[in-house]
Amino acid sequence: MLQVHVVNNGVPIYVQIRDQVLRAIGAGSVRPGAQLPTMRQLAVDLKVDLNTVRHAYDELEQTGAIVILRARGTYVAQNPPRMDAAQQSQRVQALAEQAISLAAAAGVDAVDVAQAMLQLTKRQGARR
Amino acid sequence: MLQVHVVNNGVPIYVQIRDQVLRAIGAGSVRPGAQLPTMRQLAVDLKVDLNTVRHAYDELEQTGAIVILRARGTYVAQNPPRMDAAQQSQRVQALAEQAISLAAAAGVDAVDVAQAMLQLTKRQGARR
DNA sequence: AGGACTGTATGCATATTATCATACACGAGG
DNA sequence: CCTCGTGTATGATAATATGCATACAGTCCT
Repeated sequence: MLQVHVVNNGVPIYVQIRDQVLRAIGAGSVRPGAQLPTMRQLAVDLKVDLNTVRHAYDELEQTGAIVILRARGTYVAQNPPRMDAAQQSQRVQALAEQAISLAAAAGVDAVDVAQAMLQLTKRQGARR
Repeated sequence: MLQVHVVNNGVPIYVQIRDQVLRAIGAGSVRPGAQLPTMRQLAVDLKVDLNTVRHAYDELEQTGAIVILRARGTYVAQNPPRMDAAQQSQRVQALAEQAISLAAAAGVDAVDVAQAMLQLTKRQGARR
């Protein structure tokens, strides 16, 4: 079950939706082929405009994370764009360094963050 | 050393600055009384408008996190609003989720990123 | 055929975000 | 006094985000 909620933080609503869906997909809590909430449904649930949800979904489709089928609904993409091994590990390294940098900037132990990431992915993976 | 990054994520720049400074203060990586980068300095560093930095600093002052002294600079407040343990772990959680989100956006397994982070920090020595 | 549910599209209004440019005001120190 | 480095302020402009209303168009089911 995809649980999205929005807050008035100054972060644009469509960004909150986009990132939460992205995170759910990346963590495996929604699987490829699974149907996402319809734009209207999500708009009603979040008390948000239809176009705002559309904005989020559009960006998700452009990154290949989801597939939008007219009149049928939106679904998690079957094969999220993958890279070859070299690019993959290079990307992993870059992301790891970026995350460490972010943690340092926040005055947080990167180890704690890494462990929290493992916990999160495990927890969300177990709920499938 | 306060290190602020801004990224073109859809998240407003002033929000990114505000939150990163807030986290740095709450985590104690910048201490009460310490001088923050001047608005102009930060604006130049981030290649961002002076008013944008001001927006971030203004909100920080309104929450009591920093003190702005005209013609003298900006400083971390003596008694900044403190984060309790719950908020602390919430911050770690938020960073972890952000990292997972980044990994998802890159089509990379978050677990791999977490492992890479642990490797990197181990190599650099424990950061606690 | 027709209804119900989907995504798609538009126009209008408003608020927010961000940049650029140009000042003014205050404090410290030479 | 003067200059330099601060924060403060304003106006113009553009892009973005959001909401509201109103449709249109394709798919599925009965």
